[in-house]
Amino acid sequence: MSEAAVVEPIGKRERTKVANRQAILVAARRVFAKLGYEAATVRDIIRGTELASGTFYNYFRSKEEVFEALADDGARRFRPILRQARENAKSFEDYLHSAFVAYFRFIVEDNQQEGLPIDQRRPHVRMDTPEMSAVYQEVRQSLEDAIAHGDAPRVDADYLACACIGIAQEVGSAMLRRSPPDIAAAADFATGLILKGLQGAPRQG
Amino acid sequence: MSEAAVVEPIGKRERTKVANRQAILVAARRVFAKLGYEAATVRDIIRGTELASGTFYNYFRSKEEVFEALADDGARRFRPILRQARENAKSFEDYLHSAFVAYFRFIVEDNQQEGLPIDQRRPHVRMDTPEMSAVYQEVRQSLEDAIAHGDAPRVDADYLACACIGIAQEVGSAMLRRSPPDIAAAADFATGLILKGLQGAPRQG
Amino acid sequence: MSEAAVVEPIGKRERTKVANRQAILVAARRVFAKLGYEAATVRDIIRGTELASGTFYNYFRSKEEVFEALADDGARRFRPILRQARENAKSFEDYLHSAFVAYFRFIVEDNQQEGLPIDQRRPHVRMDTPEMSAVYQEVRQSLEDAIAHGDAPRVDADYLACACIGIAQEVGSAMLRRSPPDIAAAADFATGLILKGLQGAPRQG
Amino acid sequence: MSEAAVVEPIGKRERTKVANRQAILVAARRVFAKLGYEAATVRDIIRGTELASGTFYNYFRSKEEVFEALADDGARRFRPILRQARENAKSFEDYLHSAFVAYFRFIVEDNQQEGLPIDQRRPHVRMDTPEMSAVYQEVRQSLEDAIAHGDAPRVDADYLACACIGIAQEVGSAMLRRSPPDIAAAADFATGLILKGLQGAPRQG
DNA sequence: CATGAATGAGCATTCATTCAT
DNA sequence: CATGAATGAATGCTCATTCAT
Repeated sequence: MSEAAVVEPIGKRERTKVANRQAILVAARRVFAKLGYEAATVRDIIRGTELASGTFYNYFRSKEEVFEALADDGARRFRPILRQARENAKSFEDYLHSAFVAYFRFIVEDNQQEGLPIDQRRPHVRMDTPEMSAVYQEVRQSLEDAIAHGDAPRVDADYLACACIGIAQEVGSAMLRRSPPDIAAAADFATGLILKGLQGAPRQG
Repeated sequence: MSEAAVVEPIGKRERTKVANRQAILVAARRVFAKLGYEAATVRDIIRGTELASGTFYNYFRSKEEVFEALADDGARRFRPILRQARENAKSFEDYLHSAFVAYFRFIVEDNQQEGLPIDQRRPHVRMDTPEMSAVYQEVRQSLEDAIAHGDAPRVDADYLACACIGIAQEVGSAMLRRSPPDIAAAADFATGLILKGLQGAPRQG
Repeated sequence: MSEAAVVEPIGKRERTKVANRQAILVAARRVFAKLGYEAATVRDIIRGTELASGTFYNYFRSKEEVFEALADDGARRFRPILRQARENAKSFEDYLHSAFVAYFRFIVEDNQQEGLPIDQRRPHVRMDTPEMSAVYQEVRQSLEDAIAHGDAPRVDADYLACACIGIAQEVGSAMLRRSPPDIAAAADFATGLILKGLQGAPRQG
Repeated sequence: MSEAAVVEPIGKRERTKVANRQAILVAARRVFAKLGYEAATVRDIIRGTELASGTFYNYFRSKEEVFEALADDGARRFRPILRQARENAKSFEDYLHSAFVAYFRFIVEDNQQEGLPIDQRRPHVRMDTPEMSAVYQEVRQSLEDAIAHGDAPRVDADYLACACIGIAQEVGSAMLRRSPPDIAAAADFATGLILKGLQGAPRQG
């Protein structure tokens, strides 16, 4: 057994359970990004791996389940970033800005990875990514803290968190359409808008 | 017989043609709302009517085409409302508020129509509805006018219009989740946020 | 009524029964030639006329029935030619030659009419045209006459008639592939082959 | 268990794969013969097997592809026979006769296999079978050789090969209509006709 | 008779999922 | 556990045919 391991250590691309699961997740992320969640099929995902079709079902029961795993993964990667931003932030403004920068950076990176052919003809669809949920949770939490500390007015925290998500998504999309995408400018805009409204949004120049 | 003619002036052919087309559109609207655009199938739509499968293709060539018809329809109903709001508005604030009210009223009505079971298991997807595009166009136009007239600061009109859409969508969704949905409150929140930011958002009470 | 006739004599393209039937037949001939019998649909045929779909069924019960009508028509046009050739012929050779010339002329004309795009990728299919059946009947009759009069050896008339058809079809097809198609040469070849075999086939050169 | 391995040396997977492919081919041959290539549907073919509809697509991508496989198969079986006939032939006449015998034997066998109900209502269609193409190629080659060696007059080789095909098909069909089919007689007729024309065709008796 | 919309059977094809190996 | 062939439900779409007008 140990000899076999020596003879064939990397021969089969590490068909360990962990590796297989990871391979599926990686392929799924790419496929979802390219085709969209609905259009993507389990077959598309396994075609993106070197595994056999049946193997998929040893790890996930359905496309939904991979998506959830992916979402957990995304949130797991994104939430710490957000939380750290909150901890390091000197002010609520500072925090908001950091959060937007983090999110915009995130989608820019995701976009660069994918080939991103994306069918332009079909109606534009947006999906609740796990990152978004993370933003929602974090922003809401921070806001409630800020309100409790008297650092922010007592607004409707749910509505505000939702508004942040909406702004992040739409302004983020618009940013991606420009080249090059200017993360800082977009984050400045979003932060300014939320904090001071139109008056606070940076002048265009 | 002549009375019958008065009661039913439209030839039966014509009548059913219009009615069928309408039935398809209604079913399609419901199906798209329930399953999302991608997941919806032509067969889902016709199942939502009493028509035979082939009949669908006497009216539309594909799912895309129904969607476009729906979009045209939605925009046709919504834009005039928005435009009138702009014309009647005494100020930019007034206009914005009217627009949000109009949109929120719109989605509340749409939501009451549908059975709205909405498949909760699948990831939540949002779609660029035609109403949204209308909002975008109108808001952007109004904003550019306001900037030109010196009534608004010279912000990035594209970003701002996008932000309005994002806010409308997300705050709208959140509002629908509450019962009863309070259109005025949501519109107040959105308008206040955009005009004065957090400071302008109405205090919660 | 007579006045109406004066007012609108050709207004509606002579929607007489005869004209409709003829329109269908004409369209069918074209469609069969372009798409082949199997690939052709009733809808293709009616699309080739100005009639409504239902009208087709006032004249024919199915695609098969149009084809038969077409066949009868073809035979009706072709048989007299053949028969006259037989009556005018000074010898059996003369007759055979005339018959081949008539058939080859026929298919050349038919081919010039059609746009003849004809899908080359799919397996080549030949169909028993009514002309072919006519040839068969006529040739067989003539041959039996010739045998009875002692002008031809007592061969198997069925086989010989079949052979004539086979030769006519295949040499005819080959002739059409050349440009320009040389009817006389093809007829010389076919006649010579049948009468004297290889020795009788015209030398090339 | 070890004995079973001897009895069934092929893994069951492999065995059923080959068997399924074969089953599809067999069914396809029958279906094409019964309905004609165009009229035949993929579903007709799978209905002729015990397989599920989807299984077809594990083996062939389309009806065309089965047909090609069938054609390759037919040609692969038939060409060697023809070639051997050519090599063994003492004369051109001898060769021709052998070729006809081979072809007629072929179609007799094929016909015995099929249930051969053949839908009589639809117009009779003939298809360029792969065997026919093989005949064409072989006959043409042989003829050109014979001409080159001075064993045959310098006729139009293309036309002659076509004529042979036509004769083989039509006389072959006629032969099948008789019972019992007399291969030798049909081959005699065809050979005689081609070599010496009417004079050379065997007298009927 | 002409019309053309409605009908539903039928077709090619894809897909998620199972299961024998 | 991995494999990948088999399965049959489901989908988009076309078509022959009917029938109310």
